[in-house]
Amino acid sequence: MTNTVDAVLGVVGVVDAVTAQLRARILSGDIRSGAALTEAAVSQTYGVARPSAKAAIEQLVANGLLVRTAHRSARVVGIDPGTVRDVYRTRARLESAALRELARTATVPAAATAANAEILAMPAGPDPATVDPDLRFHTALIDALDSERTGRMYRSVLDEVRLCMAQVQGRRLLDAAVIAAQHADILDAVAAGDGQRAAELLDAHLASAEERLVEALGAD
Amino acid sequence: MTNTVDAVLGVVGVVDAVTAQLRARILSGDIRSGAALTEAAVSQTYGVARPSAKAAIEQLVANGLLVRTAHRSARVVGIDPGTVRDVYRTRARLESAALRELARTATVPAAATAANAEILAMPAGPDPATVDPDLRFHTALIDALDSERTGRMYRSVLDEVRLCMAQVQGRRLLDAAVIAAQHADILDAVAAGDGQRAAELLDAHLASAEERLVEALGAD
DNA sequence: TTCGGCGGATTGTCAGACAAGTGTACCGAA
DNA sequence: TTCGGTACACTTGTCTGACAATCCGCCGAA
Repeated sequence: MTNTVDAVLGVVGVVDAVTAQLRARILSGDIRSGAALTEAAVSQTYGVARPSAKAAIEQLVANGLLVRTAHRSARVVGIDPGTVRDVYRTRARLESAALRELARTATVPAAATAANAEILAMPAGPDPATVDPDLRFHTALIDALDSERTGRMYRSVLDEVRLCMAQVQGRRLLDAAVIAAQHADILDAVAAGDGQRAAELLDAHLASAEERLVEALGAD
Repeated sequence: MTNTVDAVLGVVGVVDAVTAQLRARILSGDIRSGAALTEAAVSQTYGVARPSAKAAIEQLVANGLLVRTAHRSARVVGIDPGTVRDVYRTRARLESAALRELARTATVPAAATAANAEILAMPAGPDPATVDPDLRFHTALIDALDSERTGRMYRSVLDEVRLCMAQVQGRRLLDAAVIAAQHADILDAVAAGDGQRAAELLDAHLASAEERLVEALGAD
């Protein structure tokens, strides 16, 4: 766990560095789901002592990116349809709650508008590059609440969302134009102060994404 | 991190045992807020090696019960009004989302009804014993969603709620009869399928509790 | 075929050590 | 007296090395 001051200066300990490296490799799909990560292997790969490797692995386990049973190697979590559903329903709960609050004051986060503009500027059709601004759009909704704890929670499920996406390697992505349109509708509802409608649109938006992911997963 | 199988058998490692002990002592108010917890002290108190004590402390830091800056002792988090507000707003988001979902199918969790019956059976007036069934009532709402991730998140904020309550040592508690009545109203709205009303009642319920906590805190 | 035992692999826990950083108390100078 | 700098104690970060406990797969025997 790194504190704010050190984070700003970019100063991190060995374990945090290893954790960040592993996280990036897992989320990018470099380390495939189900692959075993032994403490010894991590220790050797990054040239750190085993206790440090152990600590890094434990952080990722706490983050839900790895699973481990006693005396067994840690493995990258396998994403099954049940997991996808749970992840998406959980994020939907947080995001729709956020929308209702924002609608109460008709507050449209500027960061969300900006992120959606990026999506809209892309060529129509499925494109892996839409993933990043898409996630930024949704994150902006949560960040607008300015709640440390809600933000922490959301980010933890978002890691799993990224993992889901790495799992299906960008196949069957949604059309950029469709995504942008749905986002715009949501923001319109917020601007109109209609929290109920915004929440419903969001639920539909996420439900369709969830469905695509589940069906892409079933194709394996 | 203990797996399910071991948890059922009550088999836990040293670090988990220490973590549980410390957590209990912190949440019960035995270790006052702001108190320093050095690795050496924990190690000596429970007769474990320093790495084990370190791991236990790190788990509690990840849980948000302790805070630590590099090369400084870990300390029990100080609860200020801002923290209370953030904790209560975060739990309100999760719980109201749960109520809307339950109302959609007019599902009233049996565990919630049971917990509220316990509160109702107590003598009227403030009573520290109401805290436990009260928390069980709210937890029952989340558990009814049957979502692993949402449950995990909720439990993590609930730990902080307990910490808040330990901080004010049960002063200025709400009247048991009032609490039970508000809970009953919420469940009625759910049974009627009126998610909007249930969410509003819950928000008011939690907002008043939050207010009491903040004002009790300010009295120090 | 099924059961029990054996060995390799991996983690859990410990002891001990050194480096590095933080806060504080002390002391000298203005 | 007050301010500034320095030395020290305390604590954490990390490493090395080690042993016990446990789990897995494999093999042989009934």
